[in-house]
This record gives sequence, structure tokens and C-alpha cells, in this order.
Amino acid sequence: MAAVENVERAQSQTVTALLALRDLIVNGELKSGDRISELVMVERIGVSRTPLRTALVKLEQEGLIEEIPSGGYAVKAFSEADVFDAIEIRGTLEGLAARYAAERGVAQMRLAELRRCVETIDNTIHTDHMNDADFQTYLHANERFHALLAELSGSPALIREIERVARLPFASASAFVLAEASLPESQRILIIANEHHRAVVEAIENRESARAEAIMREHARLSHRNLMLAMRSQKTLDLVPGSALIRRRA
Amino acid sequence: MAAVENVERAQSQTVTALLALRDLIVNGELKSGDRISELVMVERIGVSRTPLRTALVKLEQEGLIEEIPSGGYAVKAFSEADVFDAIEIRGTLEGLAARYAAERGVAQMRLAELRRCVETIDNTIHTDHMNDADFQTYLHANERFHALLAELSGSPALIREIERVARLPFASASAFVLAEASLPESQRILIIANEHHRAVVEAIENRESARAEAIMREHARLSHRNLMLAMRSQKTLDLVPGSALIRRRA
DNA sequence: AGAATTCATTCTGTATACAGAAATACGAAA
DNA sequence: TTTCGTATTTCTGTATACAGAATGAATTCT
Repeated sequence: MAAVENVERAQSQTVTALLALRDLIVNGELKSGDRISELVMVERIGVSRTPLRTALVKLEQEGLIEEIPSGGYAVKAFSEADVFDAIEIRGTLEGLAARYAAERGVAQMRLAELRRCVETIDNTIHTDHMNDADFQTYLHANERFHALLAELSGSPALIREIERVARLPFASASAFVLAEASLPESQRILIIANEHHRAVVEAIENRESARAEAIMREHARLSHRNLMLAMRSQKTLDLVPGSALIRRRA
Repeated sequence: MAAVENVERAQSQTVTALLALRDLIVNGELKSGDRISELVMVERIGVSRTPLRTALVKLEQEGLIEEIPSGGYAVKAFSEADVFDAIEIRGTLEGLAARYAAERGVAQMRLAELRRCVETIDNTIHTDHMNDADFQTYLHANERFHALLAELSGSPALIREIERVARLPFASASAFVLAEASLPESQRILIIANEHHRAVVEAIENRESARAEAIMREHARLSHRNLMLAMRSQKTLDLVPGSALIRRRA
């Protein structure tokens, strides 16, 4: 078992505990339903109970763990429906962000940034076989595109909410990239996704707010399809971040 | 200054601290930008620092306070735009909830509950002058309607998110009721709002999902109008819960 | 008088001690 | 062997002590 270590030296104990706990949960070392014993975690992570408890409160707000009536916390379990809904919520909020961007207008410089992301993604996916470096580049550009879009809404509250729902690992923008790669439909899906990106940039530029909103909603529905495909076998599901939290129905 | 007391005896210190702090912030005793001194609050609320800090972490997640870079928390300030956006986010999420309810179908019994809320509201607003009891009845029925609608989505994640955004006092379902009452347009607005309620129930019953979604979005836009009306004078703005957090622009 | 610097105070982040409640294991009785 | 009751252990919620950092005040120098 890998020891949990501080990668960064300058961070607070609370952040250390938060990252370590999130890691343990997402990687499945703490399984759904498991009670999280504070003393065990104190030993394992190497912080005292105070920052650990602070981290637990934050994780509960994030939705990864839930309070046990008799006290303490347990790791949450997610059904396929839960994941589906989380994706739809993200799509709805990103749709609102795109609409705001289109209605309120954005500087050409920011649009150019979006276009650069689209180009970068184009360059990585139009190849016969993506290697690890391609994946990293793709992941980064995709995350950046979605983060940028949220920012362009100009609404701090909306940015916050999108970040919150995207913090559920299986609802993040790039949750299904790895799973996709192992599918035969892989390249086609990535091409379609990037076409959505291209179209929403165009819609924002033309101030077509309804179109911008609809595109981002449809974009999230690609994730719905990926989810269904990934759920078909444990092998592909294992490639989805946070898959340890998802219980497949019998 | 009213002393902060435990109303319920059986609740935890953390809950005591949370309720007390929320009260102080919403009622404006702690003003926007004020640093929240833990020791002062310990003295004022009568709990130790540990549960107080837990409550602070939760309030930060709720969005009422924010971390100060150098440590500690300060009460957040909200612009008119922030409030506007919070209302729009709530409307968008409630729209999604209504759509889910329509798509997935709900039992007649639950629909009947919704209709009872609509009737109750009808009975309270079709009178020349609403008294305090009418207000309380209205408030209760309105909150219940919105809570029920969230439930009917059948999505725990969505219920959670709606509850979260509605926890901002000025974004709650009934935030503008008191302010409305002091406006000449008062009764007309309440009648329109309840017509929205009636229409969304009908849409859900007929499985008209797009209509159900659109209605709830439009419903939230009534709050937009109320916000603008309330912002015109400090007197009406003071009637909005959490108004102390809203700074009117010069 | 104004600015800079130093010192004292205050505050937060963290660790730890303690008490009451919950969970578990053990033993006795049917 | 199974079930019920009891005792022990473990756990969480809370209070508090401590250290380093930040803030503010006072003093000194220009």
C-alpha cells in the first residue's frame, strides 16, 4: 500500500488531509459504505484529528461522504442514475454559462483562447493512435476549455457551482476520456465532442444564446452515452475516475 | 442586542453555532466584509472554538462567508448582479427538476399535494388585505410547493443542489414576499406566480417536459422583477431576507 | 509632521485531553 | 447452539492549550 505523503511542503495540514482523503476515496482504498475512522486516518495520513475533521466536513459538502446518524462519516455509494443526474446537472449549468457568455458578450481575446483549446484537441485526436503525451495534452486542453467557458459566464456564483459539481470525479469534464480510448467508437466520440466545442464558440461569438445553451447540454449527453458504454463491463468502468464509488446494478 | 440562545436543548453545539452565526449574518449584525473573530463569537454564542470552526467551514461552503487569504473568514458582499445570478441558477435547477418530474412521471398522490399548495395559496392571496396569518400560510405553502417539486425530480443530487442554492436567503423561494406586500403591484405578482404553479403541475401531469422546464425558469424571473423593484428603495430592500449582505450600487 | 520600524497584542491553525455514547465482544442462560 | 445481557473497548464531539503568523500601536528617526 502506498504511503500517503506530502507532495507539496508549504501546504496546510487541512489541505494535506483533504487531498489524501479524496485520493483514498477516489482510488477505492476506502470503499462505498465504509465508515471513516478518524483515528485510523490520523495514523495513515499523518495529521492530527483537527485538520482531518475539517477535511471531512468539506468532503461531506462535496458529496463524496455522508454523515452517519450515530456520528462520523461513511463513503457514499453512487448508482448509475446518480452519475447520470450529476452529468445532467453539470450540462445544465454549463449550458447556463454558455448562454450568459453569449448574452453578455466576451472579448475576442478570450474567444481566441477557447479556439486554441479546440485546435489543440484537434491536433491530438486526428492521429491513428493516441499516446500518453497526447492524452495528457487532450486532458489539459479539455479541462481548460470547460473552465474557461465557466469563467466567461461572468458569474462567480455560477463558476462556483460548476466547479462544485465537477468535483465529483465521474462528473468532471474529462471523466470518460480513458474509458473512451478503450472503445472502438473512441475517435468518433472525441471528434463529435470537439465539434460541440467549435460550435459553442461560434454561437457565443454570434451572440446566439439559445444555441450556445443547447449545445452545451447536448455536449454533456455525450457523457451519458459514454457512461452507458463504460458501464457495460467492469474493465472499462475501472478506467473512469471515481468508479470505485459506482455500484453496478445486478 | 438579543442574546443568542439555544432554542432547542437537544441539538449539538455545532448546530447551535451554525444557526447562531447564520442569524447574525442574515440579520446584519455581522456586516459584509467584517472579519469574523472566533474568540468574539465563542463569547457571544457560548460554544467552544471547535464546533464554531466547524460551523464556519459549513457557512463557507454555503457561500455566506469567504476565506481571508491571511487566515480566518469574512462575511461576503453581494452585488445586485450576484443576487440576480443566484436566482437564475435556482430557476435553472428548478426547471431541470420540473422536467425530470414530467419525463419520469409522478404518482397522482404527489400531484394532489402540489395542487393543495396551489389552492392554499389561492385562498390566501384572493383577499383585499393579507394579514400576518395569511402571510405565514402563504410562506409555508410556497416553500412546500418548491420543496415538493425538487423531490419529484427523483434525483437526490438535484435536490441537494437546489437546497444549497436556496440556502442563500435572498435566493430562497419566498425571498421577496414581504417586499412584494409593500408594493402596489403586490397582489398581481402573487396571482401570476401561482398561475405558474398551476401550469407546471398541469405540465408535469401531461408529461410536457419542455413546458414544465420553461415555466419554472419563467417563474424565477418573477423574482428578478421583484429584485429590481425592491432595489429601488432601501425601505423595500430591507424587507428582503439577507438584504444586509446586498450592497446597492451608487 | 510624516514615514518607517519595532514591539506588543491578537488571531488562527494545530495538537491533544476528556467525557459520554456507540459498537463490539464475551459470557451466561435457555 | 442460539440468544440475551453485560462489560469492555473504541469512537466521536467538545474543550482547551500552544505556537507561529498577522495585525495594530507606539516610538523613533528623517
